Amino acid sequence: MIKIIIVEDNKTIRDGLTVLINATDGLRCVANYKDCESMLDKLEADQPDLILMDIGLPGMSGIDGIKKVKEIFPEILILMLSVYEDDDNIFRALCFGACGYLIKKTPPAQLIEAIKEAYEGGSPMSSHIARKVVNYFKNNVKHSDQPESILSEREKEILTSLSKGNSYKMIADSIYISLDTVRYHIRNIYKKMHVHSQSAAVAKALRKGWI
Amino acid sequence: MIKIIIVEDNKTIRDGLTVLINATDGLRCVANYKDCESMLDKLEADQPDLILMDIGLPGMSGIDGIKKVKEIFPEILILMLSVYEDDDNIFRALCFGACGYLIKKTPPAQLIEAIKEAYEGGSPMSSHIARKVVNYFKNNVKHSDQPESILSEREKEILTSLSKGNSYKMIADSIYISLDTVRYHIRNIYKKMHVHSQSAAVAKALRKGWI
DNA sequence: GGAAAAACTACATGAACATGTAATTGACAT
DNA sequence: ATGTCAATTACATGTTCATGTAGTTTTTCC
Repeated sequence: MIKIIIVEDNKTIRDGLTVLINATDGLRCVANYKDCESMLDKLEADQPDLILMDIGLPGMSGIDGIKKVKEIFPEILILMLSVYEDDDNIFRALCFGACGYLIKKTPPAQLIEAIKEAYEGGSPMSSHIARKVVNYFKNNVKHSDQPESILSEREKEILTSLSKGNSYKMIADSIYISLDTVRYHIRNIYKKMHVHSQSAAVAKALRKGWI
Repeated sequence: MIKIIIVEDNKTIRDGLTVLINATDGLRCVANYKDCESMLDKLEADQPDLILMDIGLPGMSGIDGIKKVKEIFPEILILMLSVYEDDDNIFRALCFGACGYLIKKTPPAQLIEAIKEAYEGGSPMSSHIARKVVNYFKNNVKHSDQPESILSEREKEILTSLSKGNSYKMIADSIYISLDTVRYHIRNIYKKMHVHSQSAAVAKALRKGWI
């Protein structure tokens, strides 16, 4: 039995969802709330497995609600239910721990299916939302492929140490080489990366995911 | 009419997919290949809208196939079809431009549905795969929320400039302040960030997404 | 309108850095 | 075996940095 609570300000939708869930074998709506604050008050008593949460709520937003819930009970699954399909809400919800994102016009059968999928370790979302996530993903995740690091292990080691604020002398001592050898490596790093300062080298390497 | 080509080394699966697709209104399999190389040879002639591509292929892998196709015709949609559900293949495929990722046991009806969704701008994938993407996403995308930058605009400006390799003097000249003012700001940056070198400041700020 | 905060300027100094030149060593490949 | 290459060390020099101290000006907010 999957124990579910609903947070949704619209009474009609809230009641509809409650009925839908309770009409389904294996699902049970143990409570529903019209805002995050009252949901949080009762969270410990309710002990839900999953929360169906609206984003646009009076008072605390659904996004902030996710954060609060996850702080207290990180294992509770949260499925967002929203009329919005904008990138910002989707990414924020997922980043803060929502396990799926459904739009409100999702048909009842699919909604039930989504709840079950979430409970079994999936992240239900429409393929349009998935596309947004994938696009964001493509732009923001380091490729770690094509732009293979052109730096040697030694060079990466030294550059990493620099990025932690160590001086040449400290680096030399820490890896048992001379100060001049550190200088030698840094020269080569600069040459390879076409920079002339620590900061530029560290910044470039970090942005490319080399260190 | 969605024009589709199939790249799959197993003849049985290949033929099965071809029949399935051609039996569906609105879809048309214009060609099928048992490896990427022959597919690429004919790609220009075939002019497909979408490619159904296996990952484990003899010769060039499906992942490398995506790269090649996207280099030549970035607008062609690519749906990966794989027995594997490992993170690496999924992420690489999506990063290189696949628009969706299906596992081979996907039932025919859903596969057809997925093709249509992809064509309409979605990214079809199972909710389990979506979960993997979301998890990766959570770990790799900068939150840009809680750890609000403690640096002022001026300080961020200067730190950004430093990360590009500019010296104090160059920064001073570029934003029309004196060298000593640049020093003043950098002092404050160090104090706020608890560091004592440019590199450490740049590295920390980059990692926190402040610059 | 006056206090507080942020931004700016200045001078000083020891430490750290960027870069040129040059020689040695060990590993690996032809 | 011999040459290429990465890693190492060394010395030198002018530049830049990190930080202390100490003022002034501008912005902002009650």
